Amino acid sequence: MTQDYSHFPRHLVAVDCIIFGFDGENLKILLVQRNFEPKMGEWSLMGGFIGDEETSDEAAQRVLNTLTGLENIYLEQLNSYTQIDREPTARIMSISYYALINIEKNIQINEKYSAKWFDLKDRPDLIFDHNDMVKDAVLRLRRRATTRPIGFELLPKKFTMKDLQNLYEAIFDEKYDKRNFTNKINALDVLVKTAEKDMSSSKKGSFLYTFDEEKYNKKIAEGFMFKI
Amino acid sequence: MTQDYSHFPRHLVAVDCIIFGFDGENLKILLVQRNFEPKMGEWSLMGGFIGDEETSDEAAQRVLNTLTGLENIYLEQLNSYTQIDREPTARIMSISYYALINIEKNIQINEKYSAKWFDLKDRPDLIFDHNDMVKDAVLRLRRRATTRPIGFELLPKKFTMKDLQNLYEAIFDEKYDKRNFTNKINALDVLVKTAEKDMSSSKKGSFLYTFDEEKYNKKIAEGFMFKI
DNA sequence: ACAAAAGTGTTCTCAATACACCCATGT
DNA sequence: ACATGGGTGTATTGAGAACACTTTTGT
Repeated sequence: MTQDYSHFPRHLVAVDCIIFGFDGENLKILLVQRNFEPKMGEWSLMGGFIGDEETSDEAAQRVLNTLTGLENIYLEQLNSYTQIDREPTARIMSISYYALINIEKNIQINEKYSAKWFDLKDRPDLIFDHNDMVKDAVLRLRRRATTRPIGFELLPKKFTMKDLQNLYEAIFDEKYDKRNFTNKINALDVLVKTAEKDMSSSKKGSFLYTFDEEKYNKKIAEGFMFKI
Repeated sequence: MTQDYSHFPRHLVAVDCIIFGFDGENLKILLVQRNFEPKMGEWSLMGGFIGDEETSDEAAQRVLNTLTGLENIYLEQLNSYTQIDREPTARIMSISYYALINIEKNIQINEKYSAKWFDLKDRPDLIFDHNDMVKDAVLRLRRRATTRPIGFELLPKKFTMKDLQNLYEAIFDEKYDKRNFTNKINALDVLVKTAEKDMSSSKKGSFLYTFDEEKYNKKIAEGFMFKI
């Protein structure tokens, strides 16, 4: 006897994306303004329903691509949210994803969605359980940032040590000692110091670094811990 | 205008439970033998579909209760698995949960499901993507075990220091030094040494401990890290 | 000359590790 | 008396944290 699925309940399942960016100073989040009821005009995460022919990962990539035009975004699945009344109009489950994108890439944000970057610490109240999703995503981001130098995805190709420190300070909402930070990063041995300097921030100028992708991937494969 | 959901696809969504136990020596997993096609007779995780009137958490509790008769089991949501062909007969999404249960509680395992405890390290091959689910669950269990003394759920009320060490060795698949382990556990200050001894393992007998639930909860609230 | 940010090393402290002997008891 | 597992403390090492002055250069 083979299972007959016809009378099992079926559900609407969406994905919602927590999109993080970094502007060199603060951690940012990309939010969209609802243009339909309910809660029209309020801010929310970008989301969409999972189709019959796509996985949740694919749906999240599609949703992000629709909004930003970017392909192959760094995405990680977070949690499922299945409260029955989490949306007022229908029972909709949602799988959340967090995305890391480099703000400097010239993103063509689709104007249809009235999207806007907010400082993570100064974001508006969101609809439904999206505030919870963001909180969970920040926790995951912090955890992830101790396992691998997340900066790869959030920083431009070339960046200063200060940028990197600012990023970690923004992620963990803490201040670090400049010397200890530099020492620890250098001990990791995944950065390459270029000959170039960024002259915009000071008279002296500060050296630009890039990630050594090969060393970086090797470290990850070996499983390293990156505690600041 | 309000959203009309009628032509969005709807999906079958299941929960699958990775049920861990501990017998004092080895980490165990409770598996069920399929009694329907496809893959009848093979071993799998216990699972079930999410109904219209329940959250995924509730569905997981229900599934576990059906199998073991236990209520209020320690459960934690893990991941969603949404590969389109993860089951051959229909597109079924699954949200995995891991459960920790104390094997000593006299569990009435529902015979309908031909369930059996296996050594985690010596378990049979599972159907579909259930092997992946178990692997992911073990990783999460390890992570969780560094955040809180998981033993609470997996050990009987009273246990010896050796039991606790065996548990951690089973979870991390490593051996620890007896003195260092004891020192570290005592430093945590969450155990109470009782006057009783377990005489079954040696002539001398070994003291039994219990968790100090109050101190334990206080520590968790303060957010402690428990690295062995 | 001075202001403003960049760059750089050492000391101290504490936690993690390694390690070996005596104890209590049933046989 | 001896065999078996239980129980205990110390010394060493290494990593993380605290900490301040010099350098460069545009104005």
